[in-house]
Amino acid sequence: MSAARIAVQRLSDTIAHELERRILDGALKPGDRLQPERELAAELGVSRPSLREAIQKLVSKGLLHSRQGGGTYVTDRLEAGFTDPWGDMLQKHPNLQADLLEFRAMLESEAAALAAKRATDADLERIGEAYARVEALFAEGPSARVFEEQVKADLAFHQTIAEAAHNVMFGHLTASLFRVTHEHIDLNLRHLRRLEEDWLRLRDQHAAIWEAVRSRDADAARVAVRRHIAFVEESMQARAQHEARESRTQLIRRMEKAESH
Amino acid sequence: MSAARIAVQRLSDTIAHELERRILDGALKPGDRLQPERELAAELGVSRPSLREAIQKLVSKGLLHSRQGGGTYVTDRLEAGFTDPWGDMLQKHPNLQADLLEFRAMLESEAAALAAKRATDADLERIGEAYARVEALFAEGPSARVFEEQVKADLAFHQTIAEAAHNVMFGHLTASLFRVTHEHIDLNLRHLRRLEEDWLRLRDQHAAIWEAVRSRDADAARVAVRRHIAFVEESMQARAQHEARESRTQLIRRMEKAESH
DNA sequence: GGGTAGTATTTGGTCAGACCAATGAAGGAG
DNA sequence: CTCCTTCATTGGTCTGACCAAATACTACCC
Repeated sequence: MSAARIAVQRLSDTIAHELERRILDGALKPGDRLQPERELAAELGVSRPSLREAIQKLVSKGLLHSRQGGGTYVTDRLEAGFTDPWGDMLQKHPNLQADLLEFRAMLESEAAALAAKRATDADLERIGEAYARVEALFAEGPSARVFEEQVKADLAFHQTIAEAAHNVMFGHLTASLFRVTHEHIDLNLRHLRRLEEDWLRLRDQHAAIWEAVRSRDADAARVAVRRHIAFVEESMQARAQHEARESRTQLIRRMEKAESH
Repeated sequence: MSAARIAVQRLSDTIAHELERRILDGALKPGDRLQPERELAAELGVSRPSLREAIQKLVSKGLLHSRQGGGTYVTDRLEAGFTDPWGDMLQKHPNLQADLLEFRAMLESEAAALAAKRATDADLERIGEAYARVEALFAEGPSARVFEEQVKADLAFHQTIAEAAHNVMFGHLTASLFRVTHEHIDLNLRHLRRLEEDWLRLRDQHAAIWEAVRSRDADAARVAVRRHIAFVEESMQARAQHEARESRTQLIRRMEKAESH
């Protein structure tokens, strides 16, 4: 079935590999500008389309970026890490974000309910500590200085609750969803920074969740989390309206144009 | 300042975005074959090189793969990112099965509830067909002759409902869990084969689920699925008692055998 | 009639050359 | 000297062609 899978390699893959090698070897340093496409294609002995396919692969990986008329450059912050497929899919497809939030609403509310039932004293202590950290950081208000820490503390709080559900599925799924959603939550919290009122509501919601779990009230925990995520969803929709619509219009125009032929 | 940063979007990015959308929307399902490049390019009103750049981006992301002369296909392990880590752990640690069932109870009951609310007429038709297939096969009773088909039909029924929830998370997760659990469900159904009474109950449960979804009763659907899975869990525990000794015996034999070398 | 080898078609892979559009530096006007 | 125009540079896109692998089809042979 998958016997001859290794066989041929696409030329664009070979080129992309070669460019990656040059970057990793230091021949191309972050911030450096690549040779013009025509020139580089000639040097590698390949056609420009093939070279371009390779470049686009690396662009989508985040290793290169190019400006029309300007040139192609090696990304200057390589340490930013790889962008995983799900990650940027989330940024570009708003309906996926909605799906994910809906899923999280179910996952985390149920996890909180289970945690309320099953948490050991040690679990409650951990959750309490996580909550205290969140509360302490959020008490400083929308401050850019501690923003990154606020996000981390927020995630850690939810994660700790999920782990107290004592079901590995909940723990692992929550963790992997957080990994995917991280920068996304980041954006959202950043958006909330300026709105003092929303900020206070967030703190109330955290407090309600913690209180419900601590008093072992499963139903209250479920409701509190659902309310929290509903609020997040609401604020996200508000932000979405602000953001300009994707220029998918461009594609539509082309499709119409194609149809008119 | 940050206004002109976004500037224009590369055409290949727009195309890649459109293809991703089709995949997420379900217009292109995992395993599906894309139209030929020339044809697709014409439909989108773009040139083949531009389309190719987009395809190569998605290939490098692992969303597509293409074989020269064969065609371009949507990768069928979209959800691998979530499943991979604990995929084989589940097989090694059977005690995690309880966790998985608990998770499935939540996932599928919620999916059924959403499906009851959101299913289109086409969805209901698909679910109805899936149910009819299940019912027809189960009507033959515990017969080894059609056993494998019964398992498949059963899974397809649940999967169809999950997809009718119109949330990619539910669809993908359900599919990936089924893949992990397949041989497990297989074992369980096989165990139920002999017990005529249990077999009838299974049919009743399927009927209840289908009826709840068809009548768009979200709460009833949720309850029906939870009851179904609770029943499965119950029967699994019964089976576990039977097989625990047996497998332990086999393991001990192996250990003795190994020691004797 | 059925299976098989050989051919034809489909389809992704690659190439060449051209034109467009954004960029940015050189050169001219004030 | 500053600002604006101009134009070569360079990425972005298109057309059309040919190659190679996979597949579909046909005709031949048993």
